[in-house]
Amino acid sequence: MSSKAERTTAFIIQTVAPVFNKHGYIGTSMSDLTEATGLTKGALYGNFENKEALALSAFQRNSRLLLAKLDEVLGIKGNSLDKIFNLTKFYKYYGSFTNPMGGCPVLNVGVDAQHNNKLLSAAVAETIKTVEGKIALVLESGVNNAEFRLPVTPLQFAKQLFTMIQGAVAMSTMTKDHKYLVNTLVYLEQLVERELKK
Amino acid sequence: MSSKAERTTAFIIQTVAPVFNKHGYIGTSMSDLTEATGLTKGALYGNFENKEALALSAFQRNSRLLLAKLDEVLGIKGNSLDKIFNLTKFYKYYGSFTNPMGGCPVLNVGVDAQHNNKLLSAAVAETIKTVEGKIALVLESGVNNAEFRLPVTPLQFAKQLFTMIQGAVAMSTMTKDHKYLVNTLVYLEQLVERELKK
DNA sequence: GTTATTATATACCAGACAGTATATAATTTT
DNA sequence: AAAATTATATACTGTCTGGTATATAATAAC
Repeated sequence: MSSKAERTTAFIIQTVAPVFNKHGYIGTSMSDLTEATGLTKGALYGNFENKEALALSAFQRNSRLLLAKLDEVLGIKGNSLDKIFNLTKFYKYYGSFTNPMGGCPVLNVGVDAQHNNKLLSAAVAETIKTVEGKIALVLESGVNNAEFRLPVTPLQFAKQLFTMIQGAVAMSTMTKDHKYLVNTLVYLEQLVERELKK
Repeated sequence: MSSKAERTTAFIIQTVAPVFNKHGYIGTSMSDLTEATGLTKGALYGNFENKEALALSAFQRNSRLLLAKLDEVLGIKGNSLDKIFNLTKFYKYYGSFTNPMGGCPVLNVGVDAQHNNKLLSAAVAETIKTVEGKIALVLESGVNNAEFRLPVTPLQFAKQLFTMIQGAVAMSTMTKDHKYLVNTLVYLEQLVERELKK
C-alpha cells in the first residue's frame, strides 16, 4: 500500500496534467493548480520543487500514458500489418484518448515549449523518438518475417508515417474539425495497403 | 506618402509580430513589446486598443505574408503540376521564410491560442481554409485542362496535401530537425508524380 | 496512545502583469 | 511660423505572479 504522501503526489500530477496540457506552461498559473486540485500552495510546493518540476511531471505522465497505449495498440496478437492497422485505427479516434488529458501532449507541449522551456521541449523530442522507435520495430519485424517490403528503412518509414499522423492531429486540433484525422488515417490505411502488401 | 502615425503603427506590427509568434499570446508581455520596439506603453496603447488587438494584428500580418507568398509560389508561369511542384519546393525550405517571423504562424498561433484566445484561433482556422482554397484552385484547373485526374475532389486533395505538409512543419518544429520537412516533401513530390501523372 | 515526523494551510514577500491618466513632445494644418 | 491636433513618455494604478517562512494539522513510528 502506498503512503498517503505518495498518493497525494500522484493525485496532484493527475489533476494538474490536463491543465498544463491545455493552457501551456506559462499560461498555467499556480493558482490555477490550487483551484484544480483543491489544495493550497503549501501542498503543491511540499510535493514539487517548483512550477517547472510540476509541468515536467505533468508532461511525463501524459507521455507515459501515450507510450503505454501505443504498446498496447502495437502489441495485439497478429502479424505486423495487423498491428499497423490497429495503430491507424487508434489515431482515427485519437481524440477520445487525448481529450481527458487536455489534448495531444506531443503537439501541445512541443509547440508551446519550443521557446519557453528547454526541459519540456527536450522531453517532447525524446517522446517523439520513442514513438518512432516503437513503430519502426513493428515494421522491421514485418520485413524480417517477409511479410512485406519497405521502400526505405523501417525507421524512415515510421518517421514518415508518424509525421503524417501528427499532421492530421495538428490540423484537427487547430480547426477543431475531427475530419482531418479520419480522412488522413483512411488515406494512410490505403497507402499502407498499396505500398506494403506486395 | 503615409503619415508618421501610419508608419509607426506599421513599425509596431512588424516588430511585434515575431515576438508574439515565438512566445505566444500569454507568453508575450507588454514590456517584451516595449523592449522590442524601443517605444513606451503610451505609444503602444495609442496605436492599439489592447494586447489582444496587437496580437491579432501581428498574426494577421504573418498570415498575409504567407498567403501572399503562396500566391506568388502558385502563380508562376506553367501548368498546374509545375505550380504544385513549386509549392513543395517552397515548403522544403519553409524555415527560411518563417524564421524571420518567428516560426510558422499557422502552427504556432493555432496551437498556442486553442484554449487561450478565441479570436486568434478563429483567425488561424480562416487562414487554413484560405490556403486550402488556393491549392484546390490550382488542382481544379489541372483537372479542367485534362492535365491530370484526381482520386477525390480538388479541395479534399488540397486538404490532404496541406495536412501532410503541416505535419512536416510540426515535426521539424518540435524536434528542431529540418530533415522532417525535406523528407516529407520529397515524398510528397513522388506521391504527386505517381498519383497525378497518369 | 504518546511522541516524532511529515504534510498541508496561512500569510506574506518582492516583482511583474495589463492597463490608464496626464503631461510633454512631435507632427499637421492653417 | 503659429495654432491646433495628434502621438508618445512618464508615473501610477490594483491585481496577479512564483515562491517562501512559519504555524498548524495529520500521519507514522514506537
